[in-house]
Amino acid sequence: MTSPPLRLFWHRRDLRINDNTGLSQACSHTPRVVGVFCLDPAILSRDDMAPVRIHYMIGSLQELQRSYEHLGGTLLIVQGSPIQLIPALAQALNVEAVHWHHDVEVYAKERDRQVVNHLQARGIKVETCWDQLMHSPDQVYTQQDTPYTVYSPFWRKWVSLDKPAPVSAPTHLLGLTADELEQVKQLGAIALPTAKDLGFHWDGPFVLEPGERAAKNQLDGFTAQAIYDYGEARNYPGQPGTALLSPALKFGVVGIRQIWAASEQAMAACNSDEARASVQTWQKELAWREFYQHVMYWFPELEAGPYRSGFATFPWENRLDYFEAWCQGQTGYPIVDAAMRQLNETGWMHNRCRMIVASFLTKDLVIQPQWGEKYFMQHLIDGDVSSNNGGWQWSASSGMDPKPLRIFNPASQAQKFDGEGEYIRQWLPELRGIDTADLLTGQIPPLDRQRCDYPAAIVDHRVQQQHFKALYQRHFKG
DNA sequence: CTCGGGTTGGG
DNA sequence: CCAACCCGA
Repeated sequence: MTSPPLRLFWHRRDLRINDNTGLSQACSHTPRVVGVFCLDPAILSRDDMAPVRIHYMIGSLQELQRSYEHLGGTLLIVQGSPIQLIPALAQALNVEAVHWHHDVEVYAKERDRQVVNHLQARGIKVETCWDQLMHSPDQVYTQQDTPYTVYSPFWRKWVSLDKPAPVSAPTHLLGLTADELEQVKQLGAIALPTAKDLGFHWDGPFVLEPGERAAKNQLDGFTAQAIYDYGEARNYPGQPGTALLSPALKFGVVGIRQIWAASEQAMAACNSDEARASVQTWQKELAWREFYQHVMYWFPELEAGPYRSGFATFPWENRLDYFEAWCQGQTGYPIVDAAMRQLNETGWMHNRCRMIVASFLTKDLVIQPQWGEKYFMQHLIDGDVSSNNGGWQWSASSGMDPKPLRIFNPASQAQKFDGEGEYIRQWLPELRGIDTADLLTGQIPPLDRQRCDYPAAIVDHRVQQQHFKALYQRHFKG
């Protein structure tokens, strides 16, 4: 009695069964598709890992492993370099092919190139495809066949393309035999460790529970209701107006085609122009994610530093005491500090606030954006290289095309988007008794600051804004 | 080649 | 009403 041929599906940023392009392709060849996830020390030991993100990843893997088991299959966990382990597993199991999805990041592209080489050297077939984007980087070009570097024309092109439908999930799988399981244990297959086992400690809450089921529930809930008010509600950090799907998107716990289909369904159910505009605003956010992944793919130098060459030599002042105050939420600017405390306590920050604190770090504190970018990666549950880098380059005005300097005024931002001080009071409980007007402007009387043990403003926004503009003029024009 | 236009802003 | 210069058609 012989088993059907075996294929490996290597999970990376696609921790799900449903709407999984490569997994479905593998399953079209054989019912014996075995999943594998590799705990790569080169990634886990990076100094920009966030414990909360590892917890989310491990939780999602737990559910994925159970899903494989329910379908009759196997999800293997290995720990070590995938460059050695994936080919070794594939060879030992005598697989017909190894499947995985393309990625846009520098490290992933190089790692994958090496895995391909090792597999091909052993005569093992490699089948890869795109999955984490609606449209891969080679599908969205200008009329001159170049990649876009500006969002708006990108969006117009991107939205005009035919959208792929969700992919159906396997209904049953065949796992490894007892002999094969024994064999892979020799090669280093292990039981899924906890995040704590890996040295990551997180006792805080989850903005989104790990796993495919929670992500699907979140998507269903959002597209049934909040999406219709998204255009307006998304601006207020004190209100639950956003989808909270970023961790799921980071780890591919939900499929992008499924998300798009849900948004289109919501669009079809709209009964007002405002609702339709809201749904489209959310779809534009999905396109921002794709835009940033595309530019990361085509311009990998973005990951290392500013795209605008002049910014590489910008005279950042990089004061460590200012940076520390920013990290700890002790700048004396309530909206900035509230946002940083939200990040530190929950591993998530509202996007409006991400822009406020990024503007404050770069323009008011004159600290290079890379420091903030890294701090975000060290704390964000959804920390994604492309989105995070794109956001920071936008805030620092160092991205693809020159823009007017946008210097956010913390007081007007707070007044516009946290008018009742609700968000500030939630994350700065020591300031709950302060007058709302003072909370928003940040002009808290010195005696009140002392009583609340809240720091005086470390810089003066009006002064720093002038200072930055002068530095900018001198550097780029002078 | 010209020309419209540019995420969410500030004063 | 100033952003401020270049992308993209």
